[in-house]
Amino acid sequence: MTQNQNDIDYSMLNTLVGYRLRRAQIAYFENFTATCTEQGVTPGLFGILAIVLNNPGLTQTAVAQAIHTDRSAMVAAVDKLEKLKLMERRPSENDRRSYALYLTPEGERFTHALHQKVLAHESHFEQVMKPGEKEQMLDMLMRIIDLVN
Amino acid sequence: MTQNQNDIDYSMLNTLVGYRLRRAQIAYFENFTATCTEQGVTPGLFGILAIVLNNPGLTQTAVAQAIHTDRSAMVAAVDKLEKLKLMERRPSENDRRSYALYLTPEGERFTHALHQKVLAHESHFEQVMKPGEKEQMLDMLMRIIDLVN
DNA sequence: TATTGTTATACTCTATAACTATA
DNA sequence: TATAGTTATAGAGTATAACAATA
Repeated sequence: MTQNQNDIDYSMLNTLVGYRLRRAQIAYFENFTATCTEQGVTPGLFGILAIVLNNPGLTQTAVAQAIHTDRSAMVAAVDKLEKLKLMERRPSENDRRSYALYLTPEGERFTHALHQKVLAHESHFEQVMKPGEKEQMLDMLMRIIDLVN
Repeated sequence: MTQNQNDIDYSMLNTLVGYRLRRAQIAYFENFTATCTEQGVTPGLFGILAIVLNNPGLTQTAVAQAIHTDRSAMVAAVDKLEKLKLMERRPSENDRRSYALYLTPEGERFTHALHQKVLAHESHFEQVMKPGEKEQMLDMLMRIIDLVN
């Protein structure tokens, strides 16, 4: 009988908040990816939909900044969302270089529905949280994020 | 004046624990990566060092499982660590197919020192935590991780 | 000059398949 | 037959550089 995974000593990695954040994020992300895939999009595409839903008319570059990615990556992403008839590029009114992004009515329904599905899948993790812990975690994570942004 | 990042409505993404975990993990990871880079290794190589330090004699496949990656990725990683004279492959005593991994004395010193540097950098984030919150966060994250493993 | 969208490109990380030598 | 290490390869995600159109 060789040493199996349960016997591994993680004492060094276990002292690091960053390592546990990473492992927990991967756990959530697997769930999230599966939910998105069922609906025919990727996590990245959902992020774009979620931003444009509540911020209609943003340019591609503005959305790229909002989700912390490069504007060059937006081109193929918006192409896909247009092909899915969830989003559309409209000519910007005052700047002929840029597009204003809007969800189609179907895109709005799709995004709301997917959001609810993701929330439902996330609730799976709440069985290991005590009352109030989810809110406290959200609050603590936001303070960490705000520290570097 | 166009809409800047501070004006973006993140209300949908902000309801998702997974999204905040991801953003917070990225914040920690940038710090972690910089600390590793200063010492000439990558975050992935540090993970391997940290496991082998406390679990000397593991095979490559066992280490791969411990850090949740594929054994094929271990080959180049261990090659690099051997070239840095931090780790060595020794023939396994009872199985000529496999190697037993050990840190060199220099590898042990290096790993302890890097661990301390990472911890020191992580303390930067503790300025936004209240007393006891770090421990509570570590505990909560572990419960989430254990749920899926 | 600077910025937007675009294209081409590269780099990292990760995963898969197939091979060999051993078990 | 199954497993350990290895190699080649492919995919996703992300970043950089350069270009045309426009500001």
